[in-house]
Formats: sequence, C-alpha cells, structure tokens
Amino acid sequence: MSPSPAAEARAADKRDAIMGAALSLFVERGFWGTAVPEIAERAGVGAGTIYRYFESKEALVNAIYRAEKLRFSKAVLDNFPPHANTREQFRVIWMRMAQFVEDNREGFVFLELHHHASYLDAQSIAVETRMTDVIVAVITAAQARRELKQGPPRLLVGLVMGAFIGITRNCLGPAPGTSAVPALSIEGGLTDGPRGSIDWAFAEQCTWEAIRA
Amino acid sequence: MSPSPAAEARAADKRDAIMGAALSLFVERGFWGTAVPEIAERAGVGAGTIYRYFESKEALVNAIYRAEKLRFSKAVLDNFPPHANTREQFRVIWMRMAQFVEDNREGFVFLELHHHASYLDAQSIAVETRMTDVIVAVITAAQARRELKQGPPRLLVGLVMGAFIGITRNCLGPAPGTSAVPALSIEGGLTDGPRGSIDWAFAEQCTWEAIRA
Amino acid sequence: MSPSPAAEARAADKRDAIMGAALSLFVERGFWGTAVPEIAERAGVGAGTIYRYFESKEALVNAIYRAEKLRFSKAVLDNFPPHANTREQFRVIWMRMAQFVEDNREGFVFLELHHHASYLDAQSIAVETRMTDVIVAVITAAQARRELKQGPPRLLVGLVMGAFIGITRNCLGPAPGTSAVPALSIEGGLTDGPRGSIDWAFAEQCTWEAIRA
Amino acid sequence: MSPSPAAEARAADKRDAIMGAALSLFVERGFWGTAVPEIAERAGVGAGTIYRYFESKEALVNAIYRAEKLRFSKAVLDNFPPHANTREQFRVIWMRMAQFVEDNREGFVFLELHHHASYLDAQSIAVETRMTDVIVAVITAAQARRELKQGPPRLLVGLVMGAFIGITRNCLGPAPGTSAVPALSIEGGLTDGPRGSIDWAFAEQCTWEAIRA
DNA sequence: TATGAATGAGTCTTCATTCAT
DNA sequence: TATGAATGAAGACTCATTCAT
Repeated sequence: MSPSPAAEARAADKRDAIMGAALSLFVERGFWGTAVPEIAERAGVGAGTIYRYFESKEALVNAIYRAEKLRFSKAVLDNFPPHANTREQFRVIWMRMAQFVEDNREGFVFLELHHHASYLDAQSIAVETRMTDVIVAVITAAQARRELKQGPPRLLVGLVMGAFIGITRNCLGPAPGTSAVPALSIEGGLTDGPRGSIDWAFAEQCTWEAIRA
Repeated sequence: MSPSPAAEARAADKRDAIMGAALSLFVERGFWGTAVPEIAERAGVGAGTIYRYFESKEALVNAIYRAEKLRFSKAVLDNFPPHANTREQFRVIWMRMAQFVEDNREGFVFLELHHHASYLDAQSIAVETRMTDVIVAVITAAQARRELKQGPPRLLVGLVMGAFIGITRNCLGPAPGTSAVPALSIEGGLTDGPRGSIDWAFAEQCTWEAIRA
Repeated sequence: MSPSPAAEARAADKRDAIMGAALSLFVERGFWGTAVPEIAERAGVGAGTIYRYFESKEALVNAIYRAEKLRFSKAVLDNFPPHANTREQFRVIWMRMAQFVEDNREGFVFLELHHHASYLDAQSIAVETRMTDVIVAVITAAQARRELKQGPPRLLVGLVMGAFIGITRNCLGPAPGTSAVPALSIEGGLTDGPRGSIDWAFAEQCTWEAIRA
Repeated sequence: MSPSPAAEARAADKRDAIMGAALSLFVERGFWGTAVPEIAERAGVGAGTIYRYFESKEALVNAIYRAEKLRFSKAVLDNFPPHANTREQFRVIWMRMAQFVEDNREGFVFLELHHHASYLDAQSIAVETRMTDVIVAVITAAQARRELKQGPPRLLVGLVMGAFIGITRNCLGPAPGTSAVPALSIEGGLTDGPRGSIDWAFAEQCTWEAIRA
C-alpha cells in the first residue's frame, strides 16, 4: 500500500519545517553552534524524526544548501532574456539577485556563510553549474560583441558577484536574529545613515561601469 | 631571574608554530572543525603546551585574527600617500591588498572566513578601526572633490572590497593545503586558463571605473 | 503528551540509581576522587545520562547532600515531643540519631564528610536550618529550667554532636564497601571486642551527664 | 663527599617551606583543590624542586599528616604524669589538646580534614599508635580503679575525642584563610556571642562528667 | 510512523610529573 | 642541586545518533 497523498503531504510539510528551522538556526548560530535537538524543537518534531528525513546533520545542511542554491539560481535565471542586449541582461541579473536578497535574506546569508564550509559535499558544490553555464555564455557572447571588457570571464564574474555580496553585507543590517558582522568590509565606524535599504539601481550602474567595454 | 634570550626565542618560536598551525587548520576545517590536539600535533608540541601560550582555543583564534588584521592593515596603510590624487590612492590601496594576498593567501582567507565569527571578542573587532578611519576619510574627501560617485560611502566600500574578495576567490586557487571552495561564485565550469594568477592592474582599472565620478 | 507513569517510574529509578552510586563512591573516594564515568558505571547507565538528571557533578553532590540531610532531619525531628522533659527529649534525639546511623550508615558518613565542602551551594547549607532551630529552642528552654549546664549553647551542641560522631567513628566499622578510616580517633590497637555494635543507651547516658545541670 | 652541614640545613629549610606551604594550602583549598605548582610558588621554590623532597603529591600530604600527628601526640603525651589521679590526667590531656589547637589551629584542622582521606597510606594511618597505647592504658587502669564508667574504652575515647573536635568546630572560627564550615553541627543560626574563644575548663568539666564513674 | 531518553565518542582543558638546562 | 617549560593522561561535559516504545 503506497502512502496516501495526504500522508505524503504531511511528510513534505515536516521536511520543510525541519529545513526551515535548521536554516534559520544555522544562520543565527552557525552549523557547529546548532544542536540537532534544537532544530527538532523549533521545527516542532521529535529529535529522532529528523533522522527519518535526513541521514545526518551534514546531509541536512547540504540539502538546505542545495535547495537555496537552486532557488537562487531559478530566481535569477528563469525566463532569462537571451536576446536582450548586454546592458539589459546585466540589469536583469542584478535586479533579480537584489530581489532575491530582499525576499529571502536568510537564504542568501546562509549561502554566503556556508559556501566554503568543510561539510559541504561534492554534489552541493556542483549545484552551481546551471547558473554558471548561462552566465559564462552571456559573458562570452558579450565580449565577442565588444560590449564587455576583454579580461578573463572568471575575473569579471568574481568582480560582479563579489561587489554584490560586499554591498549586501555592508549596507543591509544582519539578517533578523543574526549577529553576523560584515567582513573585511572596512566598516565599523561608518555613519552614513541607517543601514537597511540599498539603492540597487545605483549599485547596478556602478558595477556595470566596472565591466562594460 | 629573567629568562635567557635563548629561552625567550624558543618560546616565541613555539608561539609562532602554534599560531601558524592553528591558522592553516582553521582555514582548512574551520574553527569548530579543528580540535586543539590537532593544532598541537601540527605545531609539533604537546596539547597542554598550547595552554601555556593561550588561555583557550578562543583566545588563540582571536590572537591570530588580531595579528593578521594588523598585518593586513599595516601592509595596506603604512606610508599611505595622503596627498596623492584619488586615482593614485585607489591604485595604492588596491595593489597593496593584492600584494598582501599574493604574499599571505592563507592569512587573507582566514580574515575572510572569520570576520563574522561569534568567538571574536570586542578587541578583535576593534582592530579594524584604524583601517576604517583612513578609508572613510579618503572616500569622503574624494567625493567632496567630485572624483568619486556621490553614493553612500558604505556602499562604495562594500563594492570595492567585495569585488576584491570576489576576484580573489574566483581566480586564485584555494590556499595551498586548503579545500576552500569558491562562493556564490558562479564558477565551476569556467575554463579560461588555469587559476592561480590574476591581472591585478586590469582588475584595479575595472573596479576604479565602478566608483569614479 | 505527558510521560507515561511507567516512564516516570523508570526515570525516578534511574535518578535513584545515580544518586545511590554517587553516594557510595563519594563516601569511598571523596568527591574529587570520584570520576563521573565511575558513577555512571556503578549506576549502570551511560556517562551522558547523568547529565540528563543533574546539571553537573556539583549539582549531583548537592542533591545527595540535601536528600540525606532532609532524611536525617526528618528521622530525628518528626513528631518530636515538645512537651516531654529535657531528659526524655535528649534521649529521643540521641536514639533517633542512633537509629538513623544504624539504618543508613553511608548516608551519615556522607553528611559527615561533606558538610564543609566548598562545592556545597547556599541552598544545601540552608537545609540545616529546621533542625538547628528546633535544637536551639530545646536547649535554651532547658537551660532556662536549669536542667542543662549554663554554658554557651553552641558549645553544648558541639559537644553532643561531636561525641555522637566520635562514638560512631570509633565503634562502628567503616560503612560496608568503604575504606574510611577513623579520625583523630586514637584507635588502631584497641582490642576491646569486635567493632560493629554500640551500646547506644550507655552512650546516651554518658553524654547526658556531660550536659545536664 | 657528604653534603656540608650548611647544605643540609638549607635542604631542611626548603623541605619545611614546602610542607608549610602545602599544609596551609591543603587547609584552605583541600588536597584536590591545590595544584603542586601553587605549593611551589608559595614555598618560594621551583615546581620541580618539590619532587626532590617528596616522591609525589600523595607522599607530600602523607608526610605532613605524619608530622602533624606526631607533633600532636608529643604535645599531648610528652611528660605525661603516669601517677597522677585520673581526674588530673584527664585534665592534662584535655588542656594540652586545647593548647595545641590554640597554638596550631591549622595543623589541627588539617588532621581533622584529612584523617579519612583516601590518599593516606598505611603508614600514616599507623602513626597514631603511640598515643593510642598510652591512652588505652590510662583508661583501663582508671576503669580498674572504678574512676571511669565501665563501658568499652573505644567508646569512651570516641566520645571524648569527638566532643573535643565538635566543640572546636562549633566554637572556633574557621582557621584563618579557611572557609571550613562546621559539621553535622546543628549550627547556623546560633547567636550566642562571637565565635573565637572557648572556655576550655568548662568544656573539660562537662566532658569529664560524661566518662567519670 | 514518530518520539525522546539514552548513549558514548569526542571535546576542551587541567595538572602531576619529568627533564633539559 | 634547582628550575620551570613541556607534556599527555585523565577529567567534566556535549551532542549526534540510535532504538525501544
């Protein structure tokens, strides 16, 4: 007897509850600072239940990583306009990333905090492929049209993504419930108005100027 | 009876060995993923010895953080040319940061990985102040002279530092002995030549164009 | 969902097993001489289990102390005859203490060994209050009636309790399973019959004569 | 070449310094609470030096125990009047013990705190013999003369010594530097004047009445 | 299927003891 | 002989994981 649709839905709910609880706890306290029973409690399930859905704590964090990465990449790339001009394509990517951050700051911070983590498995690291492929294609094409500077794509991508992340870190308050502190970010004493809102269009224009031909 | 110079040198050596071993392990496996006895083993000392030099594992990571931060800030700001024009000042900062990364990749990655860590104490966080102050002053002055875009300094700083970090992550291989994995970095399939060398002057020019007026 | 009665009973059993094992080990080897895993082993539980029932080793020893102190004080003072004459009251206290020692030698020795311990918390020290109050009242009243010597109550109490303890130590073998060694007790070669039984009535008469008017 | 007398004296000084430092630290913080290097520091010697005079920390505490026990027994028994009457002999013993406590409270407390300790070796436990023998002889002789009650000597000795200790604990403040708290001592709220001085003659009279025929 | 009490491996840290100087 | 830096075994405690219910 296969499980009823209702039962399946209940199971999916529980899985989601666990992932959601874990996501926010990992952002708040980090992977090592979060105990599995805490996740269970916040998710409203028993500690043992988590192991019915995930093989281990590491499997859980990898599942979240992959899910968020996918969500990010869908948010940015779905219905990407392949034939728009480069300026427009760049704006689309940038503003969609901005939208993603505004909608799901916790998820974005999670990706940021965990991308270098030793407990990510090979598969998690590989999830980026789709996004990568599209972007590389776009850049290469644009370079061929002499609309972008001719440097190594890897460098341009790093510059843009890094700039986006740096602006986010420096200008957005920490994700709610987090005490994360911006980075090498040379902040600390900056007092130019309250954090919390970013002029994304201005930021986009700046970054565009960095890479345009 | 004060200790002999030889004994002092030996102690300093040991302290350095411990900090060096800890630095590379923290970069490889993270703070929580690294056990104190592992550090001891890599440093070639007994586990207890670490506690003759550092009060606790946290004190150790903070000592490393402060040392690297200081080293970075000295490398970038010592003999900074206060009267050079903005273009030149930007180049100086950028190229010095590049030099620092080339000379001490592990230290740079360490700072990157740990700046938001919950185990950093107030003093560690305060070490950034000197750097911050100088940079804010430079930016504000340059904006007054209409040589930089008029956006919020926090945003410009985030953009520049983020770009620098993003380029580093994306174009440099992991620090030797490290398995650090690039970030939100959209890399993975990029095949534009081997990682490991960066055209820093090109990168500098790009980033300058992002912020110049 | 509240735990089933059976589960509660099992938990109480486990708690008791831990306290019992700890009590006898503390008596045998002292608080500092006893390792937590030893307690666990003797109690037949895992080492971690102890921490489900007691916050720390100190919390455990305090729980035992309070439990034994309470038991002692109940054994001595419950249904104390407030209107009996002093001679009779003294006999009641003495013989009840004797009964307690005969029934629960380990507990008595534990109290003896731990009453001055630095790891006892304020609450543990406060448990003595009830007993204290009653006894002070009894002594003061008896002195007013000229049935006891007129010296400081503190001295009389110390004399009586000390005598009781000294007799116990000197005449009772060590608690079963214990290697406790008698004190300043000037024993060693005494050969007046086997240890292990005390003529409590005789001892009581002696001690009474020490304090009666 | 045998060591010069001066060297021997220096060695003896050092040994004494170590034992003195250890004695007071053991009384203050207990055996387990005292670290060997602390003893060394208070004694003004290097940590390693202690091991030139004592095989181990246990050997040290046993040496102190034996020394204090011997000192106590000499203080009480040297020039004991074998032919005085029982009343007088009792007074002598009692007042000499009192004198010892007044002169050397730390030593007395040390003996009290350590007599039941698991780290005392057989030899330490055996040191009591001399005192024991004399006292047993005295008691037996006195009982034969019908000057003492006819109970078991062990009981009478326990009563007397216990009473002495109980009075000491209850009426003397803790040894200077100690936080030792009186025992099963039913104290706590007693307010009959400040602690710190004992009417030893009164106490002696009380205790005598407990055992006289 | 879901639970959470129980577990014990592994953590950081202390400290008695050694030994090169 | 005296030292004190170095050691590593052992301690208290945490927490990912299991399994009886």
